[in-house]
Amino acid sequence: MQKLFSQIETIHPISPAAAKALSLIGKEVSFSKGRNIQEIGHTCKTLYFVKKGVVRIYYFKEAIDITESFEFENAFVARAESLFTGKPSRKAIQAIEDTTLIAIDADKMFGQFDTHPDLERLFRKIIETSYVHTVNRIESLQFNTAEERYKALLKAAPDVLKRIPLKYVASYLGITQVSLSRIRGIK
Amino acid sequence: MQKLFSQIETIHPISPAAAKALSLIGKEVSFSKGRNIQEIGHTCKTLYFVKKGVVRIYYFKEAIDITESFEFENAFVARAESLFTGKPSRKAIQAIEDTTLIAIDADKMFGQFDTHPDLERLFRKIIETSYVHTVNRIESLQFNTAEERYKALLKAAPDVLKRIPLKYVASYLGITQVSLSRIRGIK
DNA sequence: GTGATTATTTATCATATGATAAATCTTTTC
DNA sequence: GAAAAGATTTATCATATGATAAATAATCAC
Repeated sequence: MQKLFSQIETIHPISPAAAKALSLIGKEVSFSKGRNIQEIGHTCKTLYFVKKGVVRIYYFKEAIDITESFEFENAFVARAESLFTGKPSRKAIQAIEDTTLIAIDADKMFGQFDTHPDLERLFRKIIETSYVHTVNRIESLQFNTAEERYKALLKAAPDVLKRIPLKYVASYLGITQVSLSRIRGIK
Repeated sequence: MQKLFSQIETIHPISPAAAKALSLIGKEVSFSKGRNIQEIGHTCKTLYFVKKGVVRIYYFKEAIDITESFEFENAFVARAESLFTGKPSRKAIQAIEDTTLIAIDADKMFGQFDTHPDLERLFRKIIETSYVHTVNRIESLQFNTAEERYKALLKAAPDVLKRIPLKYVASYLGITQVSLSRIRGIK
């Protein structure tokens, strides 16, 4: 879990006691490429940290597979709309490469917040960062053309285009795979 | 500030001491219709609570006015991408009706978190709720047609269409005003 | 209340993206 | 390493939405 704690250090350093408590909650889990880490219909009770690999959150809209987001090494992943509401999620989390994560039981972690306020603060900062990302993403989807979104992604996260199949990138950008291919063709 | 504390009660009740601390930080402010509450280029250091009225967050993309979001009575408003990063915001907050808000100085409030962890928890829950909204909004923008988005808004928040000029609603939905008018025309 | 301003709708034409199908190219499996 | 499965590209046609302009309707200011 060294990698998790190094990452935490960059977000909000926590006391040794809080780190100890967290380390007792986190469990390392691995999933091979293509496997679902959490299934559709399951209520999200876990915060994941990506140690190695890449995952995506996806769902189906009228039988069409839509990728909501990708997360790479050192990122945290959860289906917020389920974790924070207690409702079953219509979304799944899937390993895009062979992936190793630290699974943190959310209820157990929340249970430590009274004892370790620094853990709560860390968690808050993680959520704040995710929130800022979604706000920026809305801006991109709201009024940029598909081509602008593709180029912005290419610039902001070239890794996505190297490690993620284009069919997943397309729906992430809010377009069909054929459109993405066409956009890429224009040089 | 009664209204603020009633709303807090529904999110996460706080101790009288925390409420007292918060009440010393909050200041009631009013803006007449059309006035900017915070300007573009300003770094957001304030969390607002809407006591009466409606506000929107907006920005310009190539001289076109784009509404990012609306907030009505009992909602909290802040420009997250600025408040949580410390960078100047490209967005403004504007009163759409004559509006009264409670302005909460963010740094002062953050400064109370060590003393009042319940205040931090309340704030975290506010952010979590906002985050869930943005995640759902992304889903809507990512693959729903303009017509689907309009109908969903009509169903989820009919108030928006009653109280907000359509030109603002259009950009909020990610379409032009002319398109929105066309969609509304189809019955 | 009247004129001026602003918001909304309607019309026409242009274009980006979708849908479908088929042709390549790549990866997986045995 | 050959066959099968899956991913990507290319092509064609259809359509939703954009851009622009002009007509109407609503609101505001005095």
